[in-house]
Amino acid sequence: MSETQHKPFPFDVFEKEWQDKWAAEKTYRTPNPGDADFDPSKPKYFVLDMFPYPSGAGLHVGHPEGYTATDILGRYKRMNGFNVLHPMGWDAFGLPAEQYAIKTGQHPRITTEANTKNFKEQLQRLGFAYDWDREVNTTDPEYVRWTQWIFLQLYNSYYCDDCQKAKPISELEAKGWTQEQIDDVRLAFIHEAPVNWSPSMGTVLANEEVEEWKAKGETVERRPLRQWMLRITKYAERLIDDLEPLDWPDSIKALQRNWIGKSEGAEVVFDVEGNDITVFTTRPDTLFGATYMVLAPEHPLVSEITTTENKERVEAYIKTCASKSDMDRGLDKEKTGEPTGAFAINPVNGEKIPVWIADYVMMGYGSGAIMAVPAHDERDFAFAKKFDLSIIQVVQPKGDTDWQGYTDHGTAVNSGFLDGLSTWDAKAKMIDWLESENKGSRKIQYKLRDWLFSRQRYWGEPFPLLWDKETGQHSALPESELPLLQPEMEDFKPTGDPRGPLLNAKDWINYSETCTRETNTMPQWAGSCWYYMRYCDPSNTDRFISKESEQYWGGEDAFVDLYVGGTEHAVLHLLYARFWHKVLHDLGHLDSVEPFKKLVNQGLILGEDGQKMSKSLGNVVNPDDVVRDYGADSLRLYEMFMGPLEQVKPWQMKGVEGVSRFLAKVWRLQEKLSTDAKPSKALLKVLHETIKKVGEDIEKLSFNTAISQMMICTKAFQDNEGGVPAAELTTFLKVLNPFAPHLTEEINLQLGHTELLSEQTWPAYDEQLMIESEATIIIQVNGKLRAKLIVPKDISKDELEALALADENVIKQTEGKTLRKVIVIPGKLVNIVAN
RNA sequence: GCCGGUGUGGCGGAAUUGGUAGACGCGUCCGACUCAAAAUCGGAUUCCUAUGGAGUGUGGGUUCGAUUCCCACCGCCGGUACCA
Repeated sequence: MSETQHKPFPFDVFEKEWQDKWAAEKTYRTPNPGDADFDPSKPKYFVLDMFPYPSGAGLHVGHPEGYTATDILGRYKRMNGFNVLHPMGWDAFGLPAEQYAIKTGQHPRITTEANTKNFKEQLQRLGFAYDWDREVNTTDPEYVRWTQWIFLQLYNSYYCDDCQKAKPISELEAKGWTQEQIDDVRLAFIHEAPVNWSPSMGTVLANEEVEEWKAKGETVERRPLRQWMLRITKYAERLIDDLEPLDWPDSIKALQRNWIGKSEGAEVVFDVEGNDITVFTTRPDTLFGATYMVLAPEHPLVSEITTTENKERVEAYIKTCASKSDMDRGLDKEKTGEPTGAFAINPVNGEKIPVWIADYVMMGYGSGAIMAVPAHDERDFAFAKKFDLSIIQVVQPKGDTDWQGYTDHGTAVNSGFLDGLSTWDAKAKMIDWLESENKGSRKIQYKLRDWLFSRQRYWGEPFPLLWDKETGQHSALPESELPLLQPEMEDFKPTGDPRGPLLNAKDWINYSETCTRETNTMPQWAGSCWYYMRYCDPSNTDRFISKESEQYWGGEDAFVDLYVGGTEHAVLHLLYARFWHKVLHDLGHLDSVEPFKKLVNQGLILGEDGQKMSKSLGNVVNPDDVVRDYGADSLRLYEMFMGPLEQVKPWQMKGVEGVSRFLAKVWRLQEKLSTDAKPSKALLKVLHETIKKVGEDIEKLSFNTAISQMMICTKAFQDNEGGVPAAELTTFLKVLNPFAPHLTEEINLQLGHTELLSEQTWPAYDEQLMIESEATIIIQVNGKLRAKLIVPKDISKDELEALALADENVIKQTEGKTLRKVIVIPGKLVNIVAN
């Protein structure tokens, strides 16, 4: 549609007017506990969108999908007497702004501010009922202050294994622990480990970022570096357990469980040339079948146990492995490895078994060492075949399955005291034996690793930490010195030094005679880990959230009532936020144990060609264009009408025209307005059905069916004899208001009402008006539809059966057949079985 | 491989506890209005060898009756992958 063309209703005029009015009058301001206009008798409803990264590209059509859904729900809840918190903010730290700054010399703060301004204008053009007074930006110094404060909470606590919660470090100091001992248990700690270092970008990358940047031509290598880590692994069990009561999609729960990766088994200690090497196994019942042992190439004892004859080859092998990332290791399934020349003693039978190193064993999982049971493990089997190692059966499969490479449960054989036991019992018995002999113990192992929390970037929160030049000891910056902002710098290009670009800010680094500052910065996740809480009390200068606000908005078990966003955050963001929330809970800063009670993932919107929208495919739909041509209400309505919120669905511009046509019909209802128009019974019936269905559908987030019902209702208005009755139209406008706020307010105003629709109560429906005196009964013969009867609603079963059997079509169909059975469901159907 | 999701007209999608398959919208076709067109309004629209028959990915099962419940497959989408 071109701009010169006739617009079916003047959205281009009134949408802007209403947006300006809402902004000027702060229509959607949400009062906080303590405010003069706060009403504590109202229940709260906190509905949250995943806040966007304000990229230079601006809003895409995926953003308004979730935002419209939460907006409709929020508006609906408000009309139903809830105190609704529906805020918006900016996840504004991030690599793109920094990369752009490096290229153009423009400071990332400038770029970020411009992008944020643009995003906000775009969102405001869509008429969302956000309380903009609560806007939050992760790069604001006042926000950074509390992100850093939370980091210090982690830094200053440890995980108490006995009470299963985080506790302050001060308790350990009181007990006389040494600095070194304390540093070993902090929830934020220093760790030297091989990480993904990108020389071309000058930063460390998370595992999941590696492929993405490599594809863009950046180089990435493995390199051992000293990094800040967060001890999320201590929370593994709770992160799994507390998932259970949450109202989240099963798929997301499964994804998180999978990511945490809990396995139950045992640790077994092997004697290797006088050293104790511990392995983890989920199958202690197969210990008699362990014919060799494998260490990860990075295992610390490799050099010690390797014999002189094998040294050269082993070292060469370690070198090749070091150059491969975990990802590359996975790609090459062909088994490789080298014997160390050393032997281990199998504790259960005293057998001498060879010790190998191979890259199919990872240092990062378990103890970096395994006992190999080639008969009953796929990988060990392949390895043993390739290197001609012995294979001993210790499990007898069920049925006549071949035991070689059989990995399932069965019966223990060739296993001494386990013989004849089921795998289940054999596991238990072996663990008992190991524990009694002091050669191992029951063990639960997780895939989850500690969180690599430091980045070598400029545009992120600096760590509020100091290093003593003399002792090399780190310590926390006093809280009074927060926020610690990055210094103004002209040049923050990567230096090649893994300490990051802040190293060049010489004055800034030098904190005092004796101390220098930490130069690493936090990852983008930091700000998004707790933003939902800041919305509740965005300008508090004493605390990240006041106790009062937390208790009103935060709820008892979980903080946010509904969280809507994309699946891309299914694991990391949601897991990290849950972790921080639990730490803050443990330390007594929060009542609730979980951040998000209900989670909904909106489905991706594809291009018209059914493919993912991308610049290169030229199938990107710009929401600004849609708003210009059809109006914000049409965009909102279309995105909700496309299909179920959670589903992946393709864009269809014709579909936008369809909903736009619907809104135009609603607009034209006022032309048919008539003071003496009376609503027909049919109109009243549909109207009340609509009130009921739309309300229920909004609660279920089933917006497409709600809209379809409103289309039916509009038709009923058009068909009402004598014109459109004003009172009923006003009721309908209230129902449509959460979906199309501009259009409905405008018509409402034209009807002469001065009160905003959005500030009124959701209409009640009258069941009486929906009841019909007659029912349409389906008449089936052998399950096939043969007739329909319109009968009084309260007709008896016998009468109905008689009527059905008397129907001429039924008689025709049953002619010459014997009547076997007649099923009568009153008010619904009659099925005649005959053959 | 494993985990999760999903499969319904030409298209997006509806369908309560098992009870009219295809609501609503798009597209298409026909008609009204118009000199004409757009817009608007009304009607039709699952398929077929059509007074009937078939039909919700495929094949079975339970049932008077299955898109819905059970079993076994197949396709597509997402996640994950040598995790011991």
